[in-house]
Amino acid sequence: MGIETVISDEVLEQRIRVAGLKPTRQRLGLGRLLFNGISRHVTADELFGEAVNTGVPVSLATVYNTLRQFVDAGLLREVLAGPGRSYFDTDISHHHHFYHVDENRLEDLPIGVVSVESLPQPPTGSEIERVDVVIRLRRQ
Amino acid sequence: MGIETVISDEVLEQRIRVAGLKPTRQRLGLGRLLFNGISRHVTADELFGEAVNTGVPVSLATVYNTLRQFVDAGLLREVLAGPGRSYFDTDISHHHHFYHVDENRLEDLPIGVVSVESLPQPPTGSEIERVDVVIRLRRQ
DNA sequence: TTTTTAATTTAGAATAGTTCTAATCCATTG
DNA sequence: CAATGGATTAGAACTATTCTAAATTAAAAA
Repeated sequence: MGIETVISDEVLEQRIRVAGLKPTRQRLGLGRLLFNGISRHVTADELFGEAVNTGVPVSLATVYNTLRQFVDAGLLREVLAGPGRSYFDTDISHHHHFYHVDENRLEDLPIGVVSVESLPQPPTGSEIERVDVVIRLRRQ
Repeated sequence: MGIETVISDEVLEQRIRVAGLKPTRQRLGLGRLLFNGISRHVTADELFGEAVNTGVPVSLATVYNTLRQFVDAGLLREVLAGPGRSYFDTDISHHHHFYHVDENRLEDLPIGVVSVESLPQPPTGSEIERVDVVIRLRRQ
């Protein structure tokens, strides 16, 4: 089930360096949790919990800082689904999401399953940053 | 520009009653601000500000309660755009949005401008609550 | 290697948006 | 008009996130 390409320490370090960031213990530890080859959707809190559980020495503030830096560097994508919570998606390819309202959980839609047709011209002076499609699901 | 159908007090009261709510001074006052015939996108805070300015006697807590009740009753639609802020849209017809990231502002897309093709089958046990499309815009 | 420098991390405070609580108020019913 | 139960309120509490200022550490310079 799924190809688990565990990222090597060298590749991870390189990826962080390329982003213009020092490969500190904290960034390496969080990067290892995030980029373990499986596409993931985590909140800052969840990632902090994992870090604590696996002995990555990091504070919650640094988790927030690191997530933001990784997003800015294009290593992660931020997804808004529920109010008041950001999800961070390790799959940065163009795709959309199911959001399970009852479970507060994001799930990828396969690429191409939803296509947004005929994007409108953005108002003058504006450019499209991205298009978010979230299909909200509730238990039947 | 735009058809300003100011809602009559009787219609407003009836609408609130049909939703199973008592037409209190606060609900009538907020309803008058919301359903003034123009399609609006407000946050709780903005609506509270308007209420204060126009002499509607209401607390912030009641603004939140009322917005939630109106959403549950189908009189309003909640739109998630920026993290940590909910917008309430008085236009409950099926349509999507531009979100001006730099201005924290929502704008309607005309109906039909974006069409989501070939909705995927939701996972068993789940049903689609709704499909949100937000086109995020930034200044060029 | 040691020193220096600047980036990074940190605990805890601060903030923003929202919900909760428990007392008071008021619209409706009898 | 009194009783009743829903509605409103101020303020506390809560959640997610950002900020602050001091301490730490990675990288560069010596």
